[in-house]
Amino acid sequence: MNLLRLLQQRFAPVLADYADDPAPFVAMVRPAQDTRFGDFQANCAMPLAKRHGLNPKELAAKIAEKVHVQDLCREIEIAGPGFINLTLRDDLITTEVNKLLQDDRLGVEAANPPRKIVIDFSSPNVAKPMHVGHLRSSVIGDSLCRTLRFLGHEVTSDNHIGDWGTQFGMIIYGYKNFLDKDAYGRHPVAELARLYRLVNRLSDFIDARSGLPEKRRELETKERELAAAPVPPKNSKDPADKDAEKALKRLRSEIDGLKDEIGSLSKKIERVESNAEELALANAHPAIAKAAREETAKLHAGDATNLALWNEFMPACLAALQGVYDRLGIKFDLTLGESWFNPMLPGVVDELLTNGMAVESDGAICVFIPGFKAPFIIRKADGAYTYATTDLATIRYRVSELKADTILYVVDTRQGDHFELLFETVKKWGIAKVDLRHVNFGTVMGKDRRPYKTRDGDTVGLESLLDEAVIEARAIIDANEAQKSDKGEEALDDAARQEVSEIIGIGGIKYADLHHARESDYVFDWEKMLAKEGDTATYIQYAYARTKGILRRNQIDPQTLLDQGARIVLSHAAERSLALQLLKFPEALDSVCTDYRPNQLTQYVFETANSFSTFYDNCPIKGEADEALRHSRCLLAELTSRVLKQALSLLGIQTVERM
RNA sequence: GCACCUGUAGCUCAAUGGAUAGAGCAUCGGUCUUCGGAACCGAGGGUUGGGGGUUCGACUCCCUCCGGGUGCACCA
Repeated sequence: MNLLRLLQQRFAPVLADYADDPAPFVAMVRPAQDTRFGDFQANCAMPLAKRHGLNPKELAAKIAEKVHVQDLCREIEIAGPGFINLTLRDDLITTEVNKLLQDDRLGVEAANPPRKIVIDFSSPNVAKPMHVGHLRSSVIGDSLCRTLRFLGHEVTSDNHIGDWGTQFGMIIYGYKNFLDKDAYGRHPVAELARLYRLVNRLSDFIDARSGLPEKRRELETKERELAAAPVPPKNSKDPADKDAEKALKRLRSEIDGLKDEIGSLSKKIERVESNAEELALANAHPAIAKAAREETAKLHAGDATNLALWNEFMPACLAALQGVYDRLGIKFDLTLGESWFNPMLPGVVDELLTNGMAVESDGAICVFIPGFKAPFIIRKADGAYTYATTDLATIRYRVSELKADTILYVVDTRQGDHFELLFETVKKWGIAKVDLRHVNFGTVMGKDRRPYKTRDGDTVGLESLLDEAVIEARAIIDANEAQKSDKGEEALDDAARQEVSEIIGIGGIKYADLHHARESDYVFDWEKMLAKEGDTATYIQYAYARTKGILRRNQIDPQTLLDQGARIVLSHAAERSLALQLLKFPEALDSVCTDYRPNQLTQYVFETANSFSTFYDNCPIKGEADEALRHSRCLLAELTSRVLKQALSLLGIQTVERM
């Protein structure tokens, strides 16, 4: 039962008298923004009155009179310029919340008709360690996947891994030249990662060393330019002065950019120069970057040796990724990477050439989309295919083989241009009617407001991030256990504490990520993430543990109560608002899906935990003399427990009964 | 230069065109002889970057200026 939808259905026939298409006005029936306006409000009278030249308050009154909600609402009131405020009947809430106790789906109706949705997320490169940048895609994608699936859609999660890219050239080159056999025998993935980083570092070093003088000259030129530039008077209204001001500003920002670039090149040089062994390697392999690219080209051309190496590397690389996903609790239905689509690429290009969509330009094969300056390059001048080609082939596969009607790409917002071109190209191609969505998200920032990096300026490894979260969580739990040792129950043993730490630590990371609106950048802050108070996973997990504790310590089995015919009654405002909050679970899921925003669900979950805590404070069980009321409160706790657990699980966050 | 995103309380962030713009943190002040105080309740704090416009109504839509970010032909 979705209360909001029910009310909207009641308004629909009445509003149909005032508009040919009542849908947008029906949608103006919504949860009340403030409890003093009741439980729901209808805002449709004002625009409709405007349209018909009527008095909005009178129209509101007329609508209120006509709409059949007497069985649902105890009060229907006109307020302000023409708001219709609705307050639900307590007996309705009571009936519905008791139904929820018997409902495995907690009131959430299955989507009808279900859609076939492919969600493309995480998408790391194999053989390169995952880093903090993969976290958002993984966490948001997984949550959307769980939520849409729970709503009854046919969801396929697909990890479009980078398993055919240039990193393999580096690894193969490293393998052929710098392999530590013992290390490879002991831990192949770690050794491959080391080789990747080494080759990357060496070629960066060589590039930096040759490129640095040019950059320095450029900087000098710009600085001279800046020194020579006339400074216009401040706050001048003269357009010429304004232009000069702008030019100065641009020059300054170019100089800053160059300085940053030079700094990072210097760092790359320093890194290798400070290590005699690596410096020797670099000098011995001056053409390493080119050589690595050649190894990639050979692999793509089907070179037997390189292909054999690729086949040798892949299983271990995939297993390593799987290890991270196991820890994050993320499952993929498919892992179809670049290599899998590789054989389809020539066909895609041929087809687009044949149908005239693609043309040759500067040696590259491109699709030009009107309104876009940049071309969509589907084959480079050197004959290699690009990720554009792969993405096209992938869409065709998903549409024709997986029968997808919706494809979601949970990918960094910086790739927006690419997806616009991709989607336009697909539209023009006309292979199928499919809803393509770039579910974009912002960058993870450090406290310095720059992209999150380690102190040395490296990207932060994902696994070390998880480790740190778990260690911090463990410290909190140990401190807490020490404090509450006299509470009567046995203390958690070491194994239990470790398990709880894993759940709290990783839950904290996921929640912090999910509770931000996805498209804004967000600041990664350990303290806030694992804080015990406030809008955090810990607070909610704690509320959940209390729902369990209440039943455990009062030695109550909810099923037994239900079998005995106990039911929820509302005797206190806190009970009413908690019950209503629990009934709003389906609404929360709907609002997640309208724009693929998991933060709508974190908000719901926080409000629910909050509502429960208020109830917990005001409505004791232990001291309550009335047995029926005692039982009712136990059932309310039980129901809260189930809703919290389900909602958290849709966020990919686990719960514990004791913490 | 072009394009896209962004600017909300001291800080981190919310708010499908709706009422007096909300949370959390921080600050200050309350609550406990009862089920887990990792809690609850309350207060202060805002010209939603500036200025125009559309609208009965604007943080939200349009224009413009200012500030911040990102992306722009063969990386993904």
